[in-house]
Amino acid sequence: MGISDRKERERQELKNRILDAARQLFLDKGVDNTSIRNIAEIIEYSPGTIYHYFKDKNDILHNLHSEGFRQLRSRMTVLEAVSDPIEHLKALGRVYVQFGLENRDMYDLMFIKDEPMEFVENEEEDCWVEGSTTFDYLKKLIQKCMAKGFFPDQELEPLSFMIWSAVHGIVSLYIRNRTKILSEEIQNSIVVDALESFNKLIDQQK
Amino acid sequence: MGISDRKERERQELKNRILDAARQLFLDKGVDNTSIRNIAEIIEYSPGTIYHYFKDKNDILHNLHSEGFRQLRSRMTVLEAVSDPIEHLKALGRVYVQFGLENRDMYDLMFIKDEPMEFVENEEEDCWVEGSTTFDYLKKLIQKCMAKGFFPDQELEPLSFMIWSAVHGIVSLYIRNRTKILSEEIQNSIVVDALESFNKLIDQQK
DNA sequence: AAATATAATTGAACAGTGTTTAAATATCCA
DNA sequence: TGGATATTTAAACACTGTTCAATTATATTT
Repeated sequence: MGISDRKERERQELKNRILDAARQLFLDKGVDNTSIRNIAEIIEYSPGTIYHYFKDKNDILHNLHSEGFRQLRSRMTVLEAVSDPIEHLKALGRVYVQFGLENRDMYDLMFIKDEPMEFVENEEEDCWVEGSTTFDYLKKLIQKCMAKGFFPDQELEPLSFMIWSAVHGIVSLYIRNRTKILSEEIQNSIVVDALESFNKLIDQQK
Repeated sequence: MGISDRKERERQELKNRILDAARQLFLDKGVDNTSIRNIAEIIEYSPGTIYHYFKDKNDILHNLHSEGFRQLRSRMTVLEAVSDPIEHLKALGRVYVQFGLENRDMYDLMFIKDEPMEFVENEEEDCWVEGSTTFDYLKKLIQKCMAKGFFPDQELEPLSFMIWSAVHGIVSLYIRNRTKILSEEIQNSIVVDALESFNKLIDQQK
């Protein structure tokens, strides 16, 4: 059936146009200032049409959030050349932080905003694949570090979550404007400096 | 002038009633589901009245956020009995995490939500007093730890921000539902376990 | 006590939000 | 060409934060 093939293709095309419009809008106005009507205007369809391609707004935001994870993961895989696991781990933190600094809104959507998680919750499976995959990657790396004698007397799962938390904490306090406690000069470099401070902690863990 | 005294008192009273209503509403429906009209209904005034007592909604949320800081600080000061600075620091983390677990919405308002910071930004001074005071407290404590030989080769400011970040990261990933990556059994204890994992890191820093 | 000035309160309006749905239009197949 | 199917739309619903002219209440002065 060539016709239904084409129809499916056209469907996917419009779906992508909606996502493109959404991405474009929320990159230059922010997620909170992007409405369904705004998106509809760009793709030159009525607002109602969007609901035939996405369940709701959270569905759209969840799609963009997944896109962010693909971007992040492609940055992460570059580091696979680093053979020493502990150097790998420290570099991973730098890549993660860099991603957050360069893509504030995307990071916000991926790790802070409620909407994508609300969408996940309403799915039948109710599991956060993007997060799980990325976290598993981190866990395996930390396991390698432990195998080399790092992090004695630690349990893999809490340790991994803690390391993720530490780096996320730095980025999220920055993104959500809690670095106002610092003088302006320091504010600009605090994210990177705090990460290096954490990396120093790690160096002492053998 | 007794009359203007009484008027000022009445003004303050209504201001408090507005805050009480707001607190009540957002504690059992969440901040995002609390509208000015909801608050107005509880205090039995029209929505417009609220704007004669608060600049805008952010003003109200900022007031509640300050209240949260008073609560947190009163929990923190209890620990002043702990004489060993490193034990003090570890206990402070526990108190902080406990506060977050027991007051999710309040923590969210204090350290994650944009609104209170947006209010601070529009103030003439543009400084986050609540955050600064609390951070200074942490910094002084960490300075004592350093004086005892802990955290060698670290700089006070980035180190302090990093330690705050680590603990905040744990709580905020939990509050914003990013612990879905873990099995349900682990989810319940991960926050406390991750904190203890971080405390183990600290123990190695001498 | 009456008139005026000040303060407090209101209701309606504005411009937006996400979402649903009945009706209209377009496309496809027999 | 007629009927089934899919797509698109406009309008409506029930909200949101905020502003503002008009009203009501209180206080001060004549």
